Amino acid sequence: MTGKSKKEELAQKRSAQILEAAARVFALKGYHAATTKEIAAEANVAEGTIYNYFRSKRELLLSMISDFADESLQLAMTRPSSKSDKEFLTTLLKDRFTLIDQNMNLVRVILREMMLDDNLRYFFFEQVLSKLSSQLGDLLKTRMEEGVFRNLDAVIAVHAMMGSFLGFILLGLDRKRHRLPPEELASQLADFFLNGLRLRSGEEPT
Amino acid sequence: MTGKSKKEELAQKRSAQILEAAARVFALKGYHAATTKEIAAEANVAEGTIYNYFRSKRELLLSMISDFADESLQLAMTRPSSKSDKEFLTTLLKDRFTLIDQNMNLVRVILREMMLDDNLRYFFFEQVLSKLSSQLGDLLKTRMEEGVFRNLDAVIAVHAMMGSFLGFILLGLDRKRHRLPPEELASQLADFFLNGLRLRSGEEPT
Amino acid sequence: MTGKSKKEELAQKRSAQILEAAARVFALKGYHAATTKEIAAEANVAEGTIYNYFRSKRELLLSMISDFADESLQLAMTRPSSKSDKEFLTTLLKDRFTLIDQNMNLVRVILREMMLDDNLRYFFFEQVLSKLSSQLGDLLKTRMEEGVFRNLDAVIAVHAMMGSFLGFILLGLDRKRHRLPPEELASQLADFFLNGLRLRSGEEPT
Amino acid sequence: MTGKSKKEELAQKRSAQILEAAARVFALKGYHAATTKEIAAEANVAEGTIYNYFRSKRELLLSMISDFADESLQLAMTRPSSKSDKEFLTTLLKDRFTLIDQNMNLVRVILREMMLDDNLRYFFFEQVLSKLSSQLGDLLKTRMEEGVFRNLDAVIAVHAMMGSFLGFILLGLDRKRHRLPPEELASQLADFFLNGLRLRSGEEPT
DNA sequence: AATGAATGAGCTTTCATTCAT
DNA sequence: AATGAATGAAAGCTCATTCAT
Repeated sequence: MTGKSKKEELAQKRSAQILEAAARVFALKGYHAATTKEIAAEANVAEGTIYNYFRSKRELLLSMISDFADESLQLAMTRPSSKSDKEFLTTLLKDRFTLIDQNMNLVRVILREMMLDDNLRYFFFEQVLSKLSSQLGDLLKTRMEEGVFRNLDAVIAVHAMMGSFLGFILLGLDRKRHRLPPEELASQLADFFLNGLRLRSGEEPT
Repeated sequence: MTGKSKKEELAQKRSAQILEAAARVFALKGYHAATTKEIAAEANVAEGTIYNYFRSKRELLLSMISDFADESLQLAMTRPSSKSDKEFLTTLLKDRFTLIDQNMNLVRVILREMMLDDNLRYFFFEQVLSKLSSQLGDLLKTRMEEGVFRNLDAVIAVHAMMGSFLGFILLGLDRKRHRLPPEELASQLADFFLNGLRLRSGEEPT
Repeated sequence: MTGKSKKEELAQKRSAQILEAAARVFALKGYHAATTKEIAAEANVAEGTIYNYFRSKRELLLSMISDFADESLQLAMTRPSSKSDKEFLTTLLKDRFTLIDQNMNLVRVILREMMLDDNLRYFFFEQVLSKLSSQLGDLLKTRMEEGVFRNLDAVIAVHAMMGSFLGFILLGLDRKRHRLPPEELASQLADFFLNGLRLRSGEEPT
Repeated sequence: MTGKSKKEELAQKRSAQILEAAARVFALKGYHAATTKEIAAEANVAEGTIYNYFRSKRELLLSMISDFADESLQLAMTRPSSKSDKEFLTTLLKDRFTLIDQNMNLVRVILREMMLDDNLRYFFFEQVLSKLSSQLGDLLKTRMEEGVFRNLDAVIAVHAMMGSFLGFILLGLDRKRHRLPPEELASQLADFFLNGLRLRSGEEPT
């Protein structure tokens, strides 16, 4: 049923090997500055071999992004079972931050190219971020209807949260910059989004 | 008394003319893909003329960024007189969003190159964003001490707000994407940050 | 046993093919005025191919010179077995003139660039000419000690001979200019150096 | 009678000012690498001004060389009154070496360009060196006929002396390289040419 | 299937020369 | 007469891609 012939397996392996090498080089130098020569060397493969598996240098990038999108979507499927809002939000954010953390190099590249390529940006926003967006949106809608959340402009609220998320990724681009562990970050962010800055009446200042 | 000679004026004009053309081409294609030939054509100038005013293509970019940073810093000087927190935050954000809006092409370019160039990113974060960051931080610290704001992790809160800000810029990259007017956006964001998502006791749901 | 693979042989051949083409173009136009486009055309190769074998146009020149220096040094090893002074000197000069003659194009280029590039001139004087210089110096010293040669300023004498040698190369730069065969030239020069202009007492005027 | 108007004088002065600046820059960088911008700066003149006095950068060089040739020819007119051969030769060489010494920068440039430009080389050999050559040739011929000099191949002997002369110029190219004063050099060379290396019978070894 | 030598379009940059002021 | 801003041709070099082996 699976039916992967040995050849196909080998091809898969070779393809992954090249893709990983490309990711490393892209991350280090950026898409434009990376050369196929370097990628080939990093993959321990001849330059021509790349073109047996990918039509062009650009396809190398697109293939990487596509793979990442798939992984991201898979994550979206397993939406957290809604316990408390705090837990829900925390888990949602934590999972994303973890995914990002584990694919930081790739994310670097994607972010860079997203800025340039309209199609790529559209793809990323719609295919990857929209799932997060809609999950946040659903939460907001439900809770507003239940009278638990204030009646805010949902679009703005979602974008603020998404943006905050994106911003943290941007700020985390530097390897050196101190970054919090995903769980901690997610928890604090969830609290911030839910409760805002202002002290609530009847709440302890500290 | 300031004594700008005609020549100096002309040089200034030419320089600006080239810089603006470069910004347009960079915005459209990105720094790397933009060619000096295109920039020259866009500026209605010979290719060589560019090099009478800028040492290299790279300097063209750096000059653009430096100008923007100056403008941004000037903005930072005129910090809003603190009336209510809401007004303070709204004004702070509105001014930034307006500046960004008016320099969208440039911001596009800067964001792109920031991803690639460590120095550029450092420069942008430290020179441009850190002012916003410290102003937000000051507000938080003061209000927390006064017992008006909750005792949050200030770093996370500031980064969340900054990130949200950055995120909105990213989301606004597309010309087509519907974007709210800066004042509206700033006001709603300020409210969101201050009050969070949850309904406050004694508050009307709607 | 030496084990030159086919690939290595081919690379060697290509390298030589490009080098020879470059020598021809350099000789005709000079290093500066020669273009990589021309060299490529002369070598029946694409322009990019040059850069698969040499890092830069400059390296093309340096490689040529280095090869010539090697050949020249090999010649220096086989110093003539000292029979009579006349024979010694004649052979010494003849071998050099022959080497020069066979590499006239290259010598043209080297002489030209030597004038401009201090490093190159130093290299040529020290690596190539100093061997000739020291061999002449040794001869002088020995013979002066034996009382066969007059007690001249050895430095001046050597430089006069070396200079004369260089001068003949310069004078021979033109293809059209009538040039004597190396043996003849060497023999007459040796005689001139040994005996000077003046008739010796007891010598026949003719 | 001379009738130099003030304007002509000024033009002459300006022309010389540019020429001298050009000589300095050419000497330092070589003809090719020297830029008109540099020359203009060195002459305290605008770039365009150069072209009011010289048709092209090349003409700047040719004009310099022509001036030098004139000076050289003037020298040739005042041939030394023939006392002894030694004195004659010494004076001849000394005058040339002095001229060269005083125009070393220019000579550097001429030598460089001579290598590249056939016309220039022809011009230099025929117009400048041929006078020296013919004067040496005349001496040889006369003395051979008188039976004072050996019956050598005059062409070779002259070329050897000329070449030696050229060689000393080449060797003197480096500013750092130790160079003898012209009188000393001329005297020793004259002795070398006249008497050769070999001790003459009845001569003291020392 | 893997190779890597060969390709050549296209890049940034330089600089002698022109010409309106 | 003097200027120097503007020009644009042409240079060296890079690198994604092809294809014969």
